[in-house]
Amino acid sequence: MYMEENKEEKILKAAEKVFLSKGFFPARMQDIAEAAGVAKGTLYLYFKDKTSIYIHLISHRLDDAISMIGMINKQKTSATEKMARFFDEIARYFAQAKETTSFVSIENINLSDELMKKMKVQVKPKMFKLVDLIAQIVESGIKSNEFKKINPQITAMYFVHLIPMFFISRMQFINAKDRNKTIKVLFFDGIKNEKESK
Amino acid sequence: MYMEENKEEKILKAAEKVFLSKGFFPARMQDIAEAAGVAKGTLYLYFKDKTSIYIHLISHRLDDAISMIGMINKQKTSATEKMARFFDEIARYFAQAKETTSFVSIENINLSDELMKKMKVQVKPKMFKLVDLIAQIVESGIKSNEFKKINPQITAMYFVHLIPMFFISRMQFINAKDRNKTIKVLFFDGIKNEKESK
Amino acid sequence: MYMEENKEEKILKAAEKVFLSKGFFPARMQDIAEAAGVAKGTLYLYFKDKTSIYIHLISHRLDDAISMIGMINKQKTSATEKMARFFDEIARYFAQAKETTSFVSIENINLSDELMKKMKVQVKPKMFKLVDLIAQIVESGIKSNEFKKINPQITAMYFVHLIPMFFISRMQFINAKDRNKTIKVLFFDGIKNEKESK
Amino acid sequence: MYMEENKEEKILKAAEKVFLSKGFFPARMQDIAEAAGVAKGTLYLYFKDKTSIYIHLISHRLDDAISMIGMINKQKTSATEKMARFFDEIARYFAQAKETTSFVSIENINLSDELMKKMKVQVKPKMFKLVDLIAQIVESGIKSNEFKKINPQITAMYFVHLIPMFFISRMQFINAKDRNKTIKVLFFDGIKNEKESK
DNA sequence: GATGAATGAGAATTCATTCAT
DNA sequence: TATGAATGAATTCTCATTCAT
Repeated sequence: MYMEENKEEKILKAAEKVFLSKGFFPARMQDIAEAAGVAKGTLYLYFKDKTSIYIHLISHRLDDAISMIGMINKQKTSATEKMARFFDEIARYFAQAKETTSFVSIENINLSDELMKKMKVQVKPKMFKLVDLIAQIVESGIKSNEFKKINPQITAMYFVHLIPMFFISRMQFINAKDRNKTIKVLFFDGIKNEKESK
Repeated sequence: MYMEENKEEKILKAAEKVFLSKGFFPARMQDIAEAAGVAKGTLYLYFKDKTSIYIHLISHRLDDAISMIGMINKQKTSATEKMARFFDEIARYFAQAKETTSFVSIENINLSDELMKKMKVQVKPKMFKLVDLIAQIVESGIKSNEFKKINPQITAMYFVHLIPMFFISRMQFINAKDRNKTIKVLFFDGIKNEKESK
Repeated sequence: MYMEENKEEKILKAAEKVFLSKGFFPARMQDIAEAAGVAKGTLYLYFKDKTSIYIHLISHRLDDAISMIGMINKQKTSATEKMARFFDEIARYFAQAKETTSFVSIENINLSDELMKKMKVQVKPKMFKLVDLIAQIVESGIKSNEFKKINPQITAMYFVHLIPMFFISRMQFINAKDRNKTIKVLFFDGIKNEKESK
Repeated sequence: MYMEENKEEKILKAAEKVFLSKGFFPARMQDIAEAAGVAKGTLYLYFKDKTSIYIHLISHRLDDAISMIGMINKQKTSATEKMARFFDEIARYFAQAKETTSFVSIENINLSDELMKKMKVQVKPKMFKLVDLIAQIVESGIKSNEFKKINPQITAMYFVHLIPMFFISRMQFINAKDRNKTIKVLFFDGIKNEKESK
C-alpha cells in the first residue's frame, strides 16, 4: 500500500495557504479541506477545530524561527554578524514561500476572544522566547560595543516587527533585492547619513 | 431641540473601540450599538453596513496622518527635523488614545474579498498618498545629504510600518518613553554603534 | 388658510399606486409616505397600520363595484344588457386608471394570516355581496331564457375573476380594444363558432 | 446506504404547501424546513435562496402544462377536442392536488423587483411558450371554422387566466363537478343562450 | 396635527461542527 | 479512518411602528 504524504502535514500546508490568502475568519473549513484534497470531516480527525489549526501554524513558524536563531547563536561570531545572518535567513525563508506571510506579530490585537485565549496559552510563550533570544544577541552586541546602548527587549521586538516587511512585494514597483537591502540598511545604520551626522 | 453629541461621531467612536478590541470580524453590530448607546437599527441610519463603518474609520485616520504630514511639510526645516516631528506627532497622537491602534498597515492581507474591494477603492489611494508624502521628505533628505541614498518609497513604507510599534505597551514591563526613544534611535541611526562602525 | 386636499384621500391614492406597482409586502410605508408627500409618522395618524390601508383600498373598490352594479340593476333592461353594461363600466373604470389593477380576487390565497383574518372580517362580506348581486342578474337572465341554465354563483365568480384580465396590457402587442372585445365575446358567446355548432 | 425519498423533492413539496398557504413573502424558510422535516440550513444545500425555490416550483408547473399540451397537440383531433382535453387534464391535475393552487398567472404584478427579475429570465419564456402553444390550437380552430374569429393570443391568455378558477372550492357550497362544468360551458359556449341569440 | 430619528423584532443566510454511513 | 450531508447557532440587515419634539 502506497503511503501517501502525511495527512496532517498536507492539511497544515493547505491551511497555511488558505489562511494567508483570506485571513483567519474569512477562511472556510471547506476551503482548507479542498486545498488539502480531503473531506471537511477529515480536518476534525486531525485538529480539534479551526482555531487549533491556526494556532498550530503560528506555533510552527515560531518554532522554526527559534531553532533558526538557536543555530545562529551557537556560531562564534560577532553580534552584528549574528543579526545579519538571522536577517538573511528570514529573507531567504520567506522568499521561497511567496504565498506566505507572517502570522506572527508582536501584538495580536484584533483577534477574537477565543483565539486570544488560546494564543496566550500556546503562542505567547514561544513569542517571548524568540524575543528573548534576539534580545540576548542585542545585549551581547551592546556589551561588545558593536551596538548602541538601547533597550534590548524593545529592539528585539522592533526586529520581529520588521519581519512582515519582507512581504511588501504586491506593490509592483518594488523589487525584492532593493527591499531587503533597504530594510537591512535602515535596521543596522538608520536613515541618517553618517557623514552628515558627524 | 437639543442636539446631543453628534450621533455619527458617537457611533464611530464606539465602533473604533469595538473593532480595536475584537477585530473586524468578531465585532458584532450589536456590540457597536451597545457601545454607542443606540439601537442596532440606528447604525444603519448612519452607515450602509459594517464594512462601511470600518472603512470610514481607517479613512479618517489616514486623513489625519496626511494632514499632519502636510502641515509638517510646510515648515522650513531640514528633512531630518521633519521626520522627527512626524515621529513625535504620531507618538503623541497615539499616546492620548490608549485604546486606539493603527488600523493602517502597508499590506492588508487577511481581509475578506468584500472588504478588500472597498479598501482598494476608498483606502488605497490615501495610503499611497501618505506614503508618497513621506517619500518626498525622504527624497529631499537624500538630496540635502542628510539621509543615506536609499529607496525613498521603501523607506516611507518602512516608516509607516513602524507606526503600530507605538502600541507595544501591553507587555507591561515596557515603558512608553523608552519605547519611543528606542524606535526613534533605531529608525534614525540604526542599531550599530557608530564608533564601532567607523 | 388654504385647505389642501383631504389628507386621508391623498394617502389612499398614494398607497394604491404603491401597492399596485410593488405588491403588499414589498411596499414600504416609506414609499407610501413619499408618494403621498407626507412623513411616515403621518400615515399612522390616519390608519392603524399597513394592513389597514390595504384593506381600506380593497374595501373601497368593492364598494365602487357594488354601487356600480346597484345602479345598473335599477335600470329596466334585459339581463344581457345589464351584464354588458357592467362589463363596459369595468373596462372604462380601469381604463382611466392604467396604473391600477384589481386588488380583488375571488380567493385571497397567498395572504399572510394577519391579512387573511382582517380580510375575512372586512372584505369577504362585501365580496360575497358583489358576487350575489351579479348572480342575481345571471339568475334573472336564466329565467328570461337569455342565459344558459348554469350555476349563477359560479358564473358570477367567473365574471369577477375575469376582471383582472382587463390589465393584460404590459404584453406590448396587445391592444386594449382588441382585448376588451375578445374578453366580451368569450364571456357572452364562448370560443365556439355557432355556425359550426349548429 | 439507504437513500430515503429524494430530499430535493421533499423540500419542493413542503415549499409548495407552505407557499400556497401563506404566500411567498410571509412564508419563512423555517416554515418550509419544518414542513420538509429538515433543518433550515439544509434548504440551502439544495437551493440558492428562497426565491430560487419559488421559481423552481412555478417553472415546474409550467413545464407540466407545456408537456401536457404538447401531448394533446400530437393527437389527430379537432381543435375543439384538443381544448376540451386540455381543460379536462387541468381539472384532473389540480383535483388530485387539493393543496395546490396555480402559481401561474399571466401577469405577475405584485412581485418584488428581485423576484420579477428572476421571473423574467426563468419563467416568462415558459409562460410565453405555453400561451403560444394554446394560441396555435385556437388558430387551427379558427381556420377549421370551429372557433370564432378572435385574437388567438388573447384567447390563450384568457384560457390560462381561467386556470386558477379550478381552485374555487373553499367556498363550501360549490361542488367541483358543477364548477368544472360551468367553467367549460362558459369558455366554449358563453353565457348567452343560443336559442335566444338566434 | 406632523415629523422623521430611533427602535428592535424578525427573517434570510452562512458555516463550523457533528455523525451516520 | 474518511466522508460530506445535515444541523442550527449566530449574525447581518430591514422596516413597521413608536414617540419626543
